[in-house]
Amino acid sequence: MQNKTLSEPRLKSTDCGDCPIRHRAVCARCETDELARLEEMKYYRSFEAGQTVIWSGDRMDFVASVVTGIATLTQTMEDGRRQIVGLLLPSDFVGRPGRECAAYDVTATTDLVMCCFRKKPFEDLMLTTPHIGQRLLEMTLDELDAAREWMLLLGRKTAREKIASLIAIIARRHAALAPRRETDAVQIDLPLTREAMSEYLGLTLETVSRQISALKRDGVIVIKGKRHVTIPDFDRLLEESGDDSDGGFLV
Amino acid sequence: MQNKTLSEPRLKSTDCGDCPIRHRAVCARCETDELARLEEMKYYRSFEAGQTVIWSGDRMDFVASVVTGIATLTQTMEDGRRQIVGLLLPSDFVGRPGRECAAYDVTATTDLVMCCFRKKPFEDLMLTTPHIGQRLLEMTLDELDAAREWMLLLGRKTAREKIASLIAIIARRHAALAPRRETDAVQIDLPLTREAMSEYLGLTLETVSRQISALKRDGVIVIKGKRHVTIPDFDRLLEESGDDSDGGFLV
DNA sequence: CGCAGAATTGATACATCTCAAGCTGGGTGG
DNA sequence: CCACCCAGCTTGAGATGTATCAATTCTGCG
Repeated sequence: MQNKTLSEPRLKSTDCGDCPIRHRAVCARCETDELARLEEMKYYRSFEAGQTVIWSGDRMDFVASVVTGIATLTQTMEDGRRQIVGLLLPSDFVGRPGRECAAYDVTATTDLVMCCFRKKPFEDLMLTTPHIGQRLLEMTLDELDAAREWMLLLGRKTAREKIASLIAIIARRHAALAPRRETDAVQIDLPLTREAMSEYLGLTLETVSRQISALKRDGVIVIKGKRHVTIPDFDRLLEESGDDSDGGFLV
Repeated sequence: MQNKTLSEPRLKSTDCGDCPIRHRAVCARCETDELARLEEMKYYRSFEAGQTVIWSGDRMDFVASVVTGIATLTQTMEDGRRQIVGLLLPSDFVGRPGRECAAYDVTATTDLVMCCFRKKPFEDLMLTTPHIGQRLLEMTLDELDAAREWMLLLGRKTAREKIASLIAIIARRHAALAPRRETDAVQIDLPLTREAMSEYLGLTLETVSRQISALKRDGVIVIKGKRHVTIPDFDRLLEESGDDSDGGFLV
């Protein structure tokens, strides 16, 4: 579990120069003067694990970047069926310039810090400087690719393949942030409950639980506690996921 | 394969001023001078229904807009399972600036005309003029919303709801292009075979066929021939689709 | 220590898939 | 002009994967 030790603002500094996502977020390409203008319109907000950040339909007067922690985008049907349509990791962007209201529920699944920009000034800045729009386009295209990969998972993969794919994706993203020696077994903490996993994968939580047990029984993964997963053989996991074995990214 | 490109395009004119998608495509915001530069780098290609436009992994030396006709984006697993991850209608954009190779198969499902731009000049133009990038961002955000709506469909809807949703979406898009009197029953021609529908909806073609028959039996739709669909009561169809009944777009 | 939320496990139901057979309508050649 | 053909589609019967309903069993925490 992500510990909720800190009740104060969880950042050492609010200076963009010290920001952990400075080089990956929507501001990645900004020059010093652009950064200064962003700095004027920004403010931080913190949320505890489980809190709702935004309700679908809410009026949005800001857009934001995830600084630390993890959040989900969820869509809900009238009868309560829910589907997670996006996982927001540090540096991911929330909100849509030009849109009045939120289209999805945003929920913190771990403690979360967001860097928010007042919407109107942000939109104005986008008009006068190209770097933000360029970076946002790039990030949106990446998200679109991720969404399409998820469509393949939801439409065509078996429950077992879905679980293996989710673990592989979390492990890969984890590795991208904290690179490890090639030889070690990969270890991760699942940032989602079984229920959240089921909402992401289009399954029930019972099926998620059963398939995790099955992968464990078959030696594909090793579980310690509820959330800690060791992957002794990453290629084996990829085979189980149904994806191309050569872990190549999209070309 | 793509060598079968038809020699003569089926357009009356190759002048951007006469273009049917001039106001909706990636060039929508361009000024006359920008349009002139685009005109220099553009060329048309035509495809027959069923032809593959692009193979996943192909080197891409162009990006393009669909001018007339319909195409699909498809992702394929090693064992042959297929998922359509996008439907390309007139004005939709194909290709990703900055990317070398195609990520998906693109297939013409009807006769198709595309307006292609040589990639390098297009990328250069994007750097020097903001209007193309702005419009592309807007279009990409719309596609991302559509992809997320589809994730809900794939993950949570029943086969019957999936079919109803697909018909509703095609009808809505059709209505957007050719507005009709409110009182008339909506009529459309399905631009997809049963197999393509199954690949879009994450079903088998037999299930698609059975559910279409069921909706017909229940009077939700009226079928004439294989492709022609009449919708006597659009609200009824929306109920069956599981979506919010007030056909409101995303807010 | 004991409680509550989270997770596991079991038994059964059911939606969709799979395999198989037959239909339909538009095009073609005799 | 008709008979035939064949891709696309429909329908049927049975198999199967996942959902549903219902207990338990963990695990972390006050």
